Amino acid sequence: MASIKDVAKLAGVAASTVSLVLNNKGYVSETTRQKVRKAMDELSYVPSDVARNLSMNRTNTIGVVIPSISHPFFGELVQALEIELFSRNYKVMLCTTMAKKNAEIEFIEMLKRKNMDGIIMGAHTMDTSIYNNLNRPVLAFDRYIGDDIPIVCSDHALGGLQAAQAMLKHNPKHVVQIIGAQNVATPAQTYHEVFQQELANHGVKVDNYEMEWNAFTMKQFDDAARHVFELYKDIDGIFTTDMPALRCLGLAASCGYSVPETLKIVSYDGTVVTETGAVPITTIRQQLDKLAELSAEAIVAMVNGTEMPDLTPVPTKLISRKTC
Amino acid sequence: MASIKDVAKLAGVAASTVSLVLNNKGYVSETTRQKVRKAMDELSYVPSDVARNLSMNRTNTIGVVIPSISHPFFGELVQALEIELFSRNYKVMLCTTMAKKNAEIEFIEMLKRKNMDGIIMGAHTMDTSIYNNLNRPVLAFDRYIGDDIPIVCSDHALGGLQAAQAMLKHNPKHVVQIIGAQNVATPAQTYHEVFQQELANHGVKVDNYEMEWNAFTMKQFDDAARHVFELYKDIDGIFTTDMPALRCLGLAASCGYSVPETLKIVSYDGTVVTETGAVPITTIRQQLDKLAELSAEAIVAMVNGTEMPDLTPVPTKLISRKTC
DNA sequence: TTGAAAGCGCTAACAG
DNA sequence: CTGTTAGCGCTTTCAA
Repeated sequence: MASIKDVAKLAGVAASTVSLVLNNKGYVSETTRQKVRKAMDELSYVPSDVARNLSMNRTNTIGVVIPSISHPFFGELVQALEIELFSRNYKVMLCTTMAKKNAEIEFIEMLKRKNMDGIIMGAHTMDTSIYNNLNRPVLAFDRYIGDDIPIVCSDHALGGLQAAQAMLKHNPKHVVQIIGAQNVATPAQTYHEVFQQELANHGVKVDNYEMEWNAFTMKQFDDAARHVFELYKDIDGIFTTDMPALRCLGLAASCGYSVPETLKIVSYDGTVVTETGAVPITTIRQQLDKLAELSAEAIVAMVNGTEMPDLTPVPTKLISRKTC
Repeated sequence: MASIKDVAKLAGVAASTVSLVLNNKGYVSETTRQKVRKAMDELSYVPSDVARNLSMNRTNTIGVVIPSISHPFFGELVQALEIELFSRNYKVMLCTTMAKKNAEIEFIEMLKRKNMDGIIMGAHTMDTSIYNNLNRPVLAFDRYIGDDIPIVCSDHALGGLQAAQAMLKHNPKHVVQIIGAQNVATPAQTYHEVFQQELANHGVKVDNYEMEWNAFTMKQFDDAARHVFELYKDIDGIFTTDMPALRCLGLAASCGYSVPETLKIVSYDGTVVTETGAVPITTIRQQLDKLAELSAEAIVAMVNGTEMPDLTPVPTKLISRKTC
């Protein structure tokens, strides 16, 4: 691996000059520029980012913290984020917290060790205090982490309303929401609150079934769906996120329901799994592409100290399909 | 951010000594060790990996190249890989190639710039020559990249056979396979070949429908499914990967088929999307956890020059569900 | 058992 | 316009 010195020597100039042409900085005469370029070619020189990072105290790397990348929602999110950040000249370093103990704390340390420029925090967090004396920009993705930590999220109030309206069209009597653990503070709770309120306003009975914390496995979704069907015999509507919705749909027939005739299902998130499958699901879609773009813009602005984009919640969209 | 010098100064020792206790190397008296530890605590010192990397010419980072992280197969793969590598003290740097032009070449350069220790290549590759004079260990995930590049993959011959046997139980007359573009060399082609051969041996007519290169979007799966139903009116069986299988299932009813009565579907891969949904799909499951573990072991061995694990293809598993 | 010093490959003043 | 010099924070001989 040729270094900048090798290039300098071959071109007959100083290393600093090579650095200048490398970064298109300062004034370099066309002739030396040519010489340097040629030397680079001949040595097939590739500059070392790690040396550069050390010297500049900057890595152009953003840590992205999520519970699990195999969950469709986060898969689609990270896919979009990676593209948005890549186009802004940032790399993402993934950190998956679900299957690790102390993942949060370990990751905070890693953030410092690796000298990442910033972090996008999309994992469930119980103890948010660790983010306070962290010396780097933190962007919260759909979480409340601290008072002065900016948040990117969907307009969940709208989402809840859209779901309620879709449901109300069919005059349900008793609907249940399968919701995440209530001890983690996330803007996403809003949609369930709004949904419940709106249905209550129309005299519809609503029950909430609470899943455990960090529920992201098939088994957990499956259990939730089964319990709901056991607990509430007379329901005619279910509102929950994509994966448990899918399980409810799968189990409905064997539990004596037919969708959408006697049971309406609307899901929240609208990932790709809702549109594949035998029965496509009516869903409230979060615009992950927009959310990702906004997140990328925001974190880059925070890193560079430039002006922040408008962080108004991104509208959700009702997508009517076969289940409601 | 306190540096090693700060710690050294506070502890009243030399930086090199701090380095020794940091890495549990050499002989350091218990008393100085204590002093150093204390100083670290007081300064809440976090060592810089980038300095360390520069000095050691090693980053403990593996590049993972895949077409798209939002595709369930790769989502599950990367999830498992990240965990396996993390437990071996490696970080993964994701590179998603599908939505970028020249992604492969750019990534190779990045690999060098970032000085990654090795790469796991799971993306479709047309030009494999770029990997030849790459000075770092490369592990191919389910691809043929070069003669001397080790491959981790499933036992696709077994997979094809299992699929064929599942299908043959129902005495099909005419089945179609939806397959990937044939101009990329992957071990995965084997299962379609074996499947076809096995069915042919039993006098079953098999047609192949070829998707375009790098087909990973819903629209592409949808198109494929529609075309198949248009092109072949008399089919009673479909064999393809999870996502197109899901689309076929979704479209079947409106095309006059009922699954599994008049149309059998078996999918390949067995990602989570096959078990969610209204009708769970009979599938040939690739054991992604084993594949990931093997990959992690192998790439780490390559990086360290230690003995390679046995790279025998990993058995697939037939999972019988509702579609065949 | 510890410290001094050189070096990893780059950037950033600053002087000429 | 270009070269010299001094770091960035760590590891690693080599002496002492």
